[in-house]
Amino acid sequence: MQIERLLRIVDILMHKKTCTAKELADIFHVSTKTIYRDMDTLTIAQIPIITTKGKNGGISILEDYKIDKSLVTQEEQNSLIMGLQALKDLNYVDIDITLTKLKNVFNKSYDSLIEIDFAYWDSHGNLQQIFKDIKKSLLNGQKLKISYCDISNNKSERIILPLKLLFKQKEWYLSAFCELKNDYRIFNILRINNVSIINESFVKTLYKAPKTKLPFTVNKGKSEIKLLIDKKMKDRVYQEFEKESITVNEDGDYCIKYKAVLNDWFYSYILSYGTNIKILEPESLKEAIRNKVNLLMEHYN
DNA sequence: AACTTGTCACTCGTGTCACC
DNA sequence: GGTGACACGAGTGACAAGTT
Repeated sequence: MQIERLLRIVDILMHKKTCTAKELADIFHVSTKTIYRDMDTLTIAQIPIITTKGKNGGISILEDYKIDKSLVTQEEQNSLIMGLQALKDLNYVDIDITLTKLKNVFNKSYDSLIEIDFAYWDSHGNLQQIFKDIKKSLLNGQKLKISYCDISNNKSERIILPLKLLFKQKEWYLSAFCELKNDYRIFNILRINNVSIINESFVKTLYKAPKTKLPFTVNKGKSEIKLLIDKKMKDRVYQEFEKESITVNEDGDYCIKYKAVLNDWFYSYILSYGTNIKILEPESLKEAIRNKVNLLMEHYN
């Protein structure tokens, strides 16, 4: 009888800010003295009961207590909420209600702590749409038709069964089963030029992509690059390159050593630094940029 | 004034044990 | 198995004191 009352008191205090002993006594048809004795018992049981004397006083439970000490640790609460938040960002159906409930139970607000957007900061409308379609097909288990351009610049039309989005080495990839190759493939999102959802679904559980080993293509076709970047570009340098590939020269300029695929996208990237960059290696990259600049100049002759 | 805290004496219900 | 004595915890009421 006492145990049952104690449990109900804890439950009441968790949902109500403050309750007087008189109110609790009325609920359980016992005297206030009995309620105060119950409070002693709960305190001995390490439930953080707070009593406030005087007008507007009463009995309450420590705000942070809620469920954390008995069932879920602080860290587990954070993981749970953030995991659900990530699912919400993926437009996962019905997650909103669950998320709101848990936030209330844990008495937490994570609204501004994490936001997942799969597109790039300044991505154009087409890329946004590609991500949108990929997300949709992933959730609904629908096939996709894509136009893909591989690292050797070979263009192809493929029907793929999307399985997983991957973020590796600052780039997004899509793990999928490719009907053209009749095998599992990983596609660099930036190389997907066009995408359309096919009204044909598949059972995701029947397809298990092999463990992701990204070096498979990441370094394929890449060349060693050595760049000298003006110190004025500090923000971009630290944002766009791995720390390990940056060396600061005595004059403050940055020497960058890393591997990249020499293609049109990369040439445009180099040109985006304007006169704040010098190519030290390789010679083929210097030559390619010279050609680009010459072509550009022809437009203004 | 409205509330909590602490003490004391008391009743009530329940479990245990010895006895018939 | 039924009964009575006893111990013990839960609950009560009254009161004074302290706090806001």
